[in-house]
Amino acid sequence: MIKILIVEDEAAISNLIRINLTKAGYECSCVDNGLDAANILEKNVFDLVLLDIMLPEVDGYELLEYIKPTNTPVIFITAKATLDDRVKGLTMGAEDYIVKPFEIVELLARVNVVLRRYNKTSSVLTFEDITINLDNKTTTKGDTTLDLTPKEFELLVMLVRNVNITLFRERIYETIWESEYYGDTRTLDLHIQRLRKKTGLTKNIKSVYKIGYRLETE
Amino acid sequence: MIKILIVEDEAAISNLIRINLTKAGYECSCVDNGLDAANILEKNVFDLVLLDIMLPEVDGYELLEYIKPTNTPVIFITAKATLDDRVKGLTMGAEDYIVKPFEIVELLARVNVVLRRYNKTSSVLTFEDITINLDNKTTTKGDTTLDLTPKEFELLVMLVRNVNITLFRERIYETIWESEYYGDTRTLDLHIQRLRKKTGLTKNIKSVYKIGYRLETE
DNA sequence: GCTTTTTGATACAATTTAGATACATTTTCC
DNA sequence: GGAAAATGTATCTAAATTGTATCAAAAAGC
Repeated sequence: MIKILIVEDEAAISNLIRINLTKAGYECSCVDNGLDAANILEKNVFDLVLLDIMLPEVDGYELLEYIKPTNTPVIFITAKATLDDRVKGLTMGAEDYIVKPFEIVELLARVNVVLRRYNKTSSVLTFEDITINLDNKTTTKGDTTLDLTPKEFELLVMLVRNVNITLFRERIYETIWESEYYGDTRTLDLHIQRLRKKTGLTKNIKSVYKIGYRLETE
Repeated sequence: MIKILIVEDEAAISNLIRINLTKAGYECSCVDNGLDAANILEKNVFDLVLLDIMLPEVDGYELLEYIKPTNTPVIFITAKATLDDRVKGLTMGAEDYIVKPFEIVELLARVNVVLRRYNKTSSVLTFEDITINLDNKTTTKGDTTLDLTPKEFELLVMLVRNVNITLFRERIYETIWESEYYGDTRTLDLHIQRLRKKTGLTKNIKSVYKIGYRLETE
């Protein structure tokens, strides 16, 4: 899981960010001052730091110098908006710069961009003309939205993540249903059937006799 | 209406931007070279210029010098991604910097941020025939005013701001009610119900089984 | 080709979740 | 303080999802 450290002394903003990033599937830690930030950075590795510049005692610029050697990308969050501040932040090595007040969608966009730049994430899976968005649990084929149920969605994600790999029935069952598999039920087959129908992947989702299923490229 | 000039020589990118900005309610003009840009800027006033740096003949940096005296904000769009380029652009006075390939949502977010910074935005959201005025908290459908309660208004704003994105029940609850969500209450459902009735968006506000709700276009 | 085993298809039952309704509680505004 | 509006709760109904039973079709082994 992707870990993000939020260094922000205003609890309201810190919470807003944390809640939204958590919803988006990131693991968040929050601190409200530079010293705590330095301490937690000593002991933990983060994929990204969101850093307020105006902090009591140790400010963001100092902290950035401390983070730099760890190669962790940093996005500045700040009320300061002058050109000098922005250039200073970028020159010092911040990956991006967000000015308060900001929209949550913008924050998420920038977080995603930076993480992608660092190859930390891809919240979108694709298979041929099918696109699966893991963040908001939507699936599209071409430009129509597929109406998948939660179980079907999970099943499709598992297949796409293991494209061209045969998945054992037991493994599928135990992953999606989180319970042991006793081979006397048609439940999995039925879900495969429904998924084939909805996605149109009748041919691509191959059944492997006695073993399980495999999603195949053509 | 807010006018945006797109200076970009790759037609595909230019069209992509134009289509999405138009959809977002902006008026767009496109040119594919620096000279045309200079000419159209002579005769018209724009609220924002999206400027590709790599242009034939007159490049983006030169053009930026030309635009600067008009005080029109500029967002650079470029394939160049080095720190120096970014700092150069910002030092020269660009408001922001987008590196290709970019996500359309990110572009929109940055456009909005820059416009807001320049107070160009009329804080109005629209969805189909519904117009939401954030300043005086009024909502109209066609030319009739909708009588929404505060909660309903916030809910609608959240849905419209996240159109075509599935919002998790928990996230909605935590955003609008600012408290944690315990899944044993029908409160959110009830507000959705009332909103559907008042706005007539019965079909557009889709419930996503076990997940949450999504406002859909079409 | 025939039998056995496994998967696919169909119908339908059980379960879970969302919608509808009525009404209680809280807040707002005179 | 009290009426009106807004919000929340309880409860029931409807709908969507998930699972089971059954049988037909397909695959594998002989």
